[in-house]
Amino acid sequence: MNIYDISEKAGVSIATVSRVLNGSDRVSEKTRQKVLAVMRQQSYVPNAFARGLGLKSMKTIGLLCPDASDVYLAQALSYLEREFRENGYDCLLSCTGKALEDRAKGVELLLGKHVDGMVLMGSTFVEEKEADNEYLRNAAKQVPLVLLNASYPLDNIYCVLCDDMHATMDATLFLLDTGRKNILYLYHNRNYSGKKKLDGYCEALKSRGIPVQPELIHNFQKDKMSVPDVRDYLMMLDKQGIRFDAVLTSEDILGVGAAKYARIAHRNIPENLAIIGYNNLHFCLCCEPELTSVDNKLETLCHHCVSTMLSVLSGEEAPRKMVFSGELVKRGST
Amino acid sequence: MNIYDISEKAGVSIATVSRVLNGSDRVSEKTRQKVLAVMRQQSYVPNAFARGLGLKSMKTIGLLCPDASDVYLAQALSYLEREFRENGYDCLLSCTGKALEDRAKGVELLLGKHVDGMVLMGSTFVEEKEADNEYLRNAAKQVPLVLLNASYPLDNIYCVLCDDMHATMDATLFLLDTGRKNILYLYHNRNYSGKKKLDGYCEALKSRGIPVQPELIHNFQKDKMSVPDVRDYLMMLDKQGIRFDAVLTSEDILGVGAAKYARIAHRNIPENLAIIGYNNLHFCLCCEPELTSVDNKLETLCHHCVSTMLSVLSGEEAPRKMVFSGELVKRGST
DNA sequence: GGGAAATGCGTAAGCGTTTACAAAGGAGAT
DNA sequence: ATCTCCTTTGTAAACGCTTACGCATTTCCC
Repeated sequence: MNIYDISEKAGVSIATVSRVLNGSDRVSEKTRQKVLAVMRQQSYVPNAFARGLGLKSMKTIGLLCPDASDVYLAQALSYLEREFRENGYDCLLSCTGKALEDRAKGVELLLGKHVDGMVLMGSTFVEEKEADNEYLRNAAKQVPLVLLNASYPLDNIYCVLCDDMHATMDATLFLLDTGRKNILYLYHNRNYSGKKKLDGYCEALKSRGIPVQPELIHNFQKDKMSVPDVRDYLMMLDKQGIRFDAVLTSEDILGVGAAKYARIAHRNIPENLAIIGYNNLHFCLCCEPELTSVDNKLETLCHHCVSTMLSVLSGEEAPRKMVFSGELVKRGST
Repeated sequence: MNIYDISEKAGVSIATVSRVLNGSDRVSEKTRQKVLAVMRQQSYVPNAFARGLGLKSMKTIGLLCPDASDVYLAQALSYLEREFRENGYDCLLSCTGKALEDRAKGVELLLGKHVDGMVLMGSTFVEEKEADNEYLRNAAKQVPLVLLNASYPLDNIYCVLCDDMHATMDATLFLLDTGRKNILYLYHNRNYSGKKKLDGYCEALKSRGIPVQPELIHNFQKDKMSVPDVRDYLMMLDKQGIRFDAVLTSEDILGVGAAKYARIAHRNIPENLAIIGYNNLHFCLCCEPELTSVDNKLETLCHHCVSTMLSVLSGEEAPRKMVFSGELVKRGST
């Protein structure tokens, strides 16, 4: 069932059918209705490949997501998809996985599908070694790229991010101001924003003349973070004799794990142990007491990813980098 | 940068380039290397549309997801994507939204993109009114469909689901067996599995000769479930004088909301109020006490969605319907 | 060394659309 | 009736790839 079948049954040429398909106004109302009727009756679906070959734009945005089962990223994905759709763009998702080559492959795959632009979700996409970013530079040559939560200085790459460094700094200072002395910093990713957060923690300590103690900085290395694993990890640190009166984390779920640790270690929250999460997801409200967390304004960030992309695609000027402030949402855990 | 450019620079014909692209063995090793070198050097990406036109299969599966920000569905999405990718298939995601027409549009969109098959995630896809399922029947004519968590009897539609009815029945019976008299049933979706769960609740009561009390069955209607909203909803029921000593829910997050309600209503869990969630997500472990929940074996279900799809696509016979048992995971909330 | 089979490669015909260009038809002005 | 102009429609050439078919070259076996 292709355009020829329809044109034949409707008694017109394929050009006319195509025009109806694309909403051209160079078709008489009568013809349009006739063609539409045939299409409906035959439940005709135009072939997207053939269209893609002819059209310059397929009104499609590629979404790169290192891990859709990550609640934060899934949320972002949902925001982006919805807003792009509301603006007439379809989204192509590629859940690449985190390994460099997987991401590079994901980007290429989307390029081959002729997306009009791509949003790279999560700072995983910017590598430490400049040589490893070649895939980014390549992609940027072909379509505009928007980086969510990461920064990379290049034409045709637009960055929308939260100032994770200062947000983490504020959270650390808040803990210090409320009398905490030994703040354990527990983080997961070593990516762009992961580093910024760690910087914020260190800067805050330095600004108060407190030495950074390496034994208080821990990278939870497991690929999947589960509450019991995090709990056990902290229990282990405790048994090793590492002393801390606060836990600052780079992800809410790490904070939840810390709360669980507190319970089995018989430490009261917040009197005996303060906890701060990051991202301000549902998790925070599940805990008892509820978790203080840094809200990094995901919805705002996503909104500006979309609007930036739309601006660039319509030829307008757009800021190459937009930075928003995070906000410390104080709850019972501090 | 297309296949002609590459063929020219490599000094071969486009047919040879194409053969290299498709891994044909009718190319000498020397030529292959030369072509590959040029491709790499030019960072050539074949045009997927043109390929799609020529090829019969693009090795692509369409994933339909009513809402990617739903933790359960996002998890499913991630499982499916990973396993399809491991088997050489790309995934196209369409987050349709829940409205019938949006879903129908999503299905058509994917059909037009010539997916080899589609997985419809979440029982939202089967409508009550048979007439409204026409889009399903249409799609099934063109490609194999796999329904996750729903059942629809039709050739070329394969169903993989958990026996939510009996799982809910078991949960209800467990509550009754531990002495609960008035079990509030709180649910969210009125879709296929939503109904099955409700049936399970009612059946359990009937099997013990206990009358079903309509005032104990509540549909939390808000599109987005947030912990505070659920908490307030239960508080409202409480104020209306509705008495219950257990809350059985169709989603974990409803259970979390119930736990929050218990706290502000000064009801002890589980002595004064038992709570059971559904899906056994991370949330359950965040609560204090931890939430008893029905594990509906999502990973298993997803695995069989993929293997069913792969079987069908390779022409093998596959069961039209696979039903797995849920499992009640007992924790501190009961 | 001759013929058959295998190998390596090129030519050209699709695949189902879009769209520039041309043509046809009708309305209005003269 | 003729001419112009506008609207509506059709024709045919892309778009970038796959692949059947055919030709040339090499390999193999008696």
